[in-house]
Amino acid sequence: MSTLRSSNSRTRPHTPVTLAHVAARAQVSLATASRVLNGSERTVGEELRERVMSAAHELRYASHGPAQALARASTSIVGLIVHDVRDPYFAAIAAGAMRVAREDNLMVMLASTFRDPELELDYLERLRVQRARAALLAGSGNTSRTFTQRLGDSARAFEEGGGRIACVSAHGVSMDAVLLDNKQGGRDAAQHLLDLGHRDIAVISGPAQLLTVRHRLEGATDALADAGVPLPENAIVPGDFSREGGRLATLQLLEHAPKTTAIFALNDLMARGVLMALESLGRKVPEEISVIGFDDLPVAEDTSPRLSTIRLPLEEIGARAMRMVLEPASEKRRTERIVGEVVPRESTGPAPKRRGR
Amino acid sequence: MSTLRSSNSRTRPHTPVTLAHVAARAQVSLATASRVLNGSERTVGEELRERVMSAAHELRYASHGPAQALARASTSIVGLIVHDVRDPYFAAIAAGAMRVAREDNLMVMLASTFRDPELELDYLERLRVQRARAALLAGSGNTSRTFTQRLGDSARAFEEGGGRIACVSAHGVSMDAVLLDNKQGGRDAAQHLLDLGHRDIAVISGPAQLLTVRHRLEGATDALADAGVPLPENAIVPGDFSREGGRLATLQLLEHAPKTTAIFALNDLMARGVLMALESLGRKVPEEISVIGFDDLPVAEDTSPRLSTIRLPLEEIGARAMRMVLEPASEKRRTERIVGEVVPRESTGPAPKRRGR
DNA sequence: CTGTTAGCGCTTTCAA
DNA sequence: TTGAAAGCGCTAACAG
Repeated sequence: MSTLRSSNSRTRPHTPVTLAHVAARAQVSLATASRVLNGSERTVGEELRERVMSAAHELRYASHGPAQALARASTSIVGLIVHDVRDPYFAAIAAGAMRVAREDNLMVMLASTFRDPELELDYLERLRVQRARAALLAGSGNTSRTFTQRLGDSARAFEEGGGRIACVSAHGVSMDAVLLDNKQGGRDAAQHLLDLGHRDIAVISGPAQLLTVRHRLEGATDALADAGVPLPENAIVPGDFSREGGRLATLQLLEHAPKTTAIFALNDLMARGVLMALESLGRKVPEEISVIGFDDLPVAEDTSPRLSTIRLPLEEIGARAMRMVLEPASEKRRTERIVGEVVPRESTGPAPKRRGR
Repeated sequence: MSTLRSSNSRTRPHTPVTLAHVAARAQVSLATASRVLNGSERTVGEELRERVMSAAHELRYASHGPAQALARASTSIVGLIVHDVRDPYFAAIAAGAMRVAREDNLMVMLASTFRDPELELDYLERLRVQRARAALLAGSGNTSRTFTQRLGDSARAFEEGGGRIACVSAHGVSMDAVLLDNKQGGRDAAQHLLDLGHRDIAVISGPAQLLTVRHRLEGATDALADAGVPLPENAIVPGDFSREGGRLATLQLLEHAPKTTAIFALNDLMARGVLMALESLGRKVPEEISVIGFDDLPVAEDTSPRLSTIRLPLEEIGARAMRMVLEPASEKRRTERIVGEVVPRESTGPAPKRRGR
């Protein structure tokens, strides 16, 4: 019987209770009800206030967000656009951003682009439609001229609509940003290897159109150049920023450059793949080959040997970016710079003695 | 100069373009403009349609979501409540759910509860305020009587408001659900160990108030009982469902039950911790001790030896749940059951010979 | 302190 | 096919 009753309630037409209902039951005006339930100021008498409260409670009243948004010309929604929630890098950034949003009583709309620029544009447009207070872009890095142009237009439109916008890491578009010093990180990673005496260094790179990739690679190149250590072209092998990509790239690398004693993988996921490839080849890490990654994701502690890497405080980055985008707009673009730090673990060690030559 | 101009535009008061502007510029009525821009039916003449389209485009018009929601009495928002986005288990479920939402042109509001029941209730309430079309609960499992009572009330209220609601894995509340057969999974895990000849089996358990934990444990207990293999009380050590929890629990376990030859960790994160503890103790896996986890998260492939585990198709689960909750309500509660499957990898092997006795 | 009322931007009858 | 107008639920002057 009770099953039946509850079944019925699920398909029965809904008669949502509105503020008017509450006001009526409490015998007060709409305005008064509004003031006690959603108004910030406490300008309502004790008695009426009580009446409204209990009426609302008895009716299980919940305010109508969209109506409030319309009347107030502002929502309590913020948007967050990432590459992929499953990627721990973005999950960490999202977690930090969401924490701040929660502190500010904001709901967050999360979207994944899978690095599709069209999707990024589309989601930004949808956030504009939703009148999100702010949008945080964390998933792009596409550098095509026409794309950054369009992204810039969309960002402008979003701001014209009253929303604030910012990004994590460079998007090739002028807006508030939390910038990661990927170049310095790349430099530090290479230097770490250099300091250990390595001279036959290789890089497992990522998708060339990602700014992040370019910067990390540049940093490494610079450090090597400064040290007078060559980085032959075939010692830079691109992967696709995934474990499997790192594995494949390593196999290919060692065919062409078997003397390699150290590998810098441009992120931890790929570094994990490097380790897998090395294990399958029977090459000892770090005795024969050292490996360093980038990001310091949880996976860096899950491998054995554990990964040396460049740590980025990702949650903090997400939180800072959200905080920044929630502040009122200022005259000039704001920028925060985050520098990573080397975390030496067991996957890097002294270069083996060079055999002959 | 251009910098200056763009700076100004950021702080200047906004004059959002509305449908009325578009209508005026196209010299048509509000109704007509509405019909061509947001109406489903194509009941507008070719010429007017064109005029409206180009006016909208020139003005960079974007419809006002909240206003539409108010007029239509329905939004294009769905809510997703998980435990923690950083947890790959929930990230996978979220990814599946978000994929389906995208197919249906819905935006998703994501919230993390960190297993705080109050937060779960709070977010559900906020989704009600936002008039989300549907809410998917994936993060709970709290079993306290008063909590499920309250959750039930909230769910009811959400539905009364016209929204649909469902959950992933049992929440102790009557609603549509995608149920994971954790009991069968626990049974299968234990059986796998039994089949390998193990008789001194231990379980690294999780927070006792989680239904998931109880079911996995029950399954294992049953399988062992059926096989006539004892599971002494001190062979069940609770951890906190994290890597560190698994590590600590293992250290404790081996102090009290040093003869253990196989460990069933109730999820992969903890299994990872088990492996770490074993390595620090110098116990060979699987030669001396076998380890099996649960969930088949990416980490299961990152350890060495790689983790044997019970695979749950998490993305598919998220997708199914979202699909279910997006369908129109039916008379009776819907339920889908998902059974995991054993994935044997290198962390489990034959039981070592028993020394004496 | 409380109530009246005019919108907020859009959809949707209802007529023309 | 098109337009006029009445709301949707709520907020925020404004008046008392």
